[in-house]
Amino acid sequence: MRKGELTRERIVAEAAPIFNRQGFAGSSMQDVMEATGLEKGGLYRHFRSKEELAAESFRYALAQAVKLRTDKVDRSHGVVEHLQSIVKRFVETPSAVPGGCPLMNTAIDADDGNPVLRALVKKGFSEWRARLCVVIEKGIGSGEIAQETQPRIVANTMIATLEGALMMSRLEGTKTALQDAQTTLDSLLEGIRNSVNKATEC
Amino acid sequence: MRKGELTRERIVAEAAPIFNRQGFAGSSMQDVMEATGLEKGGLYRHFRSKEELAAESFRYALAQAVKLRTDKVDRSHGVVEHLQSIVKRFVETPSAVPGGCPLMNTAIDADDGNPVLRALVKKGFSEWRARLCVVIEKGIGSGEIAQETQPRIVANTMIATLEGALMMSRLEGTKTALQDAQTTLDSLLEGIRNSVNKATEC
DNA sequence: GAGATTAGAGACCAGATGGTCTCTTTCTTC
DNA sequence: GAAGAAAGAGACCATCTGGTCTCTAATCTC
Repeated sequence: MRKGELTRERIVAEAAPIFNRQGFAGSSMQDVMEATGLEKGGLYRHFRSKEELAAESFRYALAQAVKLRTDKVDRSHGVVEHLQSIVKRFVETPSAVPGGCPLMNTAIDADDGNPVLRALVKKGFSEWRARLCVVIEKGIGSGEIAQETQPRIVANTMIATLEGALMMSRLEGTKTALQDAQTTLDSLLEGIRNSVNKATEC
Repeated sequence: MRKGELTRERIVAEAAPIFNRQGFAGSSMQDVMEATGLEKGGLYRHFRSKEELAAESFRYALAQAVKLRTDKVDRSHGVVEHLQSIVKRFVETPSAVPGGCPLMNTAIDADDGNPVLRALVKKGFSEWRARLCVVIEKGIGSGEIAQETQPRIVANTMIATLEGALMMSRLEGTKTALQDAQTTLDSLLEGIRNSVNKATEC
């Protein structure tokens, strides 16, 4: 690997927390220069514009976050437990790149303009939802999850609740909101379990 | 009322959507000048700094949002129905000030710096949660809601889910996420109802 | 190790930024 | 309608913005 490629990766890794914390407009190339120790010429050799650097930084931050949230999640028990593990992981693991969830940050940051970032975020959410839907559908197929369950509704609720709670937790400096979300989601997931008892007990 | 006060209010009302859409760093005094038709001197006569104007704009946007979400919400039936009406209102009513929920926008925008805005947002969420808790506690008191219900958990979940879903809906340009959140929250609220049937049927 | 290629430094640029200050115009009050 | 007060215009300022360009230094290839 050439030296330039290495530097490029280093810039992205060091710019990611800046953009994630301060947003696109709130971050300047000067900030990136200070973080990387490079001069302007050094940065613009690797990126055509601030926007390109921000997009790369977002891609990096998102990849890190996805990795951290999906790596070695416990799949050894049932599908419901698997989903609960996903929730647990989100609640307990601090974000890979400082500044909170890059998806939410960038969604809010780019929802008025910046079509490039916007498209990337949209894709990020779609993939997340799709990943969850696959798990839920697997559960329906195997009979572990009630047949009438609508995967998209469950997936959207999980994502919305976790993201909203993370925002509140970060703002308030407490884990309370995240833990409350976990409590609710855990029992919601318990509720879609296709228990034979449940079906016959009344 | 003197002319100056009127102008000040007009500036705030016209600056609010700018800050709400573009964030603090992403909005410039030039933007506000263009929106209001005033020159720089006209603006700075009423506000000591951009930060002061942003804070006032946030206060205004939040007040509008709260008003829109609490005004004439249906209280004529039970407490559970009242909570469901609150959810319904949030899902169906577009934000008073263009650009989405000022609480979430500003929470994300100001979570790294800007202590003034941060404090205002924190207060906004606390008050929202408190308002919901009052309703839930009333339901527990009247026997409409199960005694073991923890008001804070329910309130935090409602807020987190609605805010998260709004963010996704705005990003995707569809109401789906919001409607999915409503479906889930409605049955969650149904689930905390202290039904006599439910308590004895099994 | 020579020659070619790549990486980076940093001066430079035009335009935008938040903010100030003075002067004129418009209100308000009597 | 005159005098005093309030409101607004707009020139001005230092600083910062993203971005370019040239020149030197380091690295890669043979």
